Amino acid sequence: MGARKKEALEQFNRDNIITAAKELFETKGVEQTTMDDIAKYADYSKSTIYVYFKSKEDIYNSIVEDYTDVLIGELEVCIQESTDFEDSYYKMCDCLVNFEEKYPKYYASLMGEEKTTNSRKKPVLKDDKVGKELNELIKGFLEKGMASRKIRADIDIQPTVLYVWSAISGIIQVAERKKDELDESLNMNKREYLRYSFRTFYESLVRR
Amino acid sequence: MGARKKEALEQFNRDNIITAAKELFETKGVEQTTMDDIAKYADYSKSTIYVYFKSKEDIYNSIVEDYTDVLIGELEVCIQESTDFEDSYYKMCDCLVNFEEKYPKYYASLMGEEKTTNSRKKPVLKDDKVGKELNELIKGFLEKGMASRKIRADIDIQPTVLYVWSAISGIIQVAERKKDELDESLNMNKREYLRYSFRTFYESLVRR
DNA sequence: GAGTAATCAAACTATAAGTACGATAAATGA
DNA sequence: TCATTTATCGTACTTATAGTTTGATTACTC
Repeated sequence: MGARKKEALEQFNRDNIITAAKELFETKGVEQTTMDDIAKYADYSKSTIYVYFKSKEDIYNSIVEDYTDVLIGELEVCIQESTDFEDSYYKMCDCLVNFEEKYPKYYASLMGEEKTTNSRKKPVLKDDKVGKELNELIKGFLEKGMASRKIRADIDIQPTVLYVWSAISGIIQVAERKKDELDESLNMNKREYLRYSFRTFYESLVRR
Repeated sequence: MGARKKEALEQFNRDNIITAAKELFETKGVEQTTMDDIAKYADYSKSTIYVYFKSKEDIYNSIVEDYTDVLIGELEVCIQESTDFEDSYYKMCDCLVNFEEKYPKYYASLMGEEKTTNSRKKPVLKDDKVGKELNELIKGFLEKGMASRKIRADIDIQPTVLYVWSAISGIIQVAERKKDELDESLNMNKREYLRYSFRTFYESLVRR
């Protein structure tokens, strides 16, 4: 078989396995899904699964990478869709919120939460795509705000990239976890609360 | 045996086990510590461990609760130590940073990160002490800032409690995880970066 | 000293990740 | 065509660890 076809076939198999695992992870949860489950559902023998992936964690990480690409794509749209800095800001926030709601587990992972190391093996370290591409993305976004003189003059773009990222992801994750308490004690739904938080946070970035 | 003494003895045993587990968790890591390890180190038989705790997770949660109390105590001091709002703010931030550096795992837990559910049993749900006591603490802190007219007039205290909490804990956690990249690409150490972030974040709260 | 409660040691169960290995089937290539 | 290689399969095995069971032992109480 030509190296060309062979590689395509390998990719096809990997994709199959990932697709199956994705579905199982989303319906049953990652921990509750066993390698036998994946093998059965993907219609491969367990041994073959281990030909394509080193471990369950390896499969999981591949999925996270996939979703990372999706998220980055969506965020890019938010930024390009509008020329107004403030508008882009809220669009990006909404985009992250939607993503978190759809894939809370993956969101947490690509935000850098501790890996699921159920494995007996050493963890598979993935090169931090998020840290690179996303960095550039947010940096571009902030530069736009700088150029349009929306952003405070004393803001230093480089550290602010991480600052914005970490604060917003913290806000989103906690909002999700505490949404019930939010409802009960503040009678404010999650969306309202997030709107308020994003608006307040925006004030730390812009001139007044 | 009197109920009085009996209860004290039970508490004594629980404490012993917790102390041993704490040490092991901190040196070997939580996942790497087995129940047999704990039993051996605490000098009880495994069966007895299970008399006092339902599961490994139960032990872990008890420890988290302990540390929660410690953290709350420390934060209280920060607030009472100074009458100045800004000063209190930075003291609290430092306090959280120190705590995170000492006990990253516990910090993540009491910040609400997903539980370590290695167990086959249903997770032990702990009543969210953090969510109550800490809430009150931060609320008091914000009220101080409100009273001294430091805080922006359009700030609504209730949701701001959660806002401040979640943003700051996000910032701290990401700073820890990305501290190497911080050093390399921004040549800024973690402390400097955090200082910058806390200062910037402060601007979202106060009048200018 | 009989009865009760706490503790123990050790074997056992269950579950799941990852491995080993021989069998089978399918593509390749002389 | 037939031999060789390659992918896949299935099954059984290994290992690790949480949690359970049991029956013995110790110690405390009345």
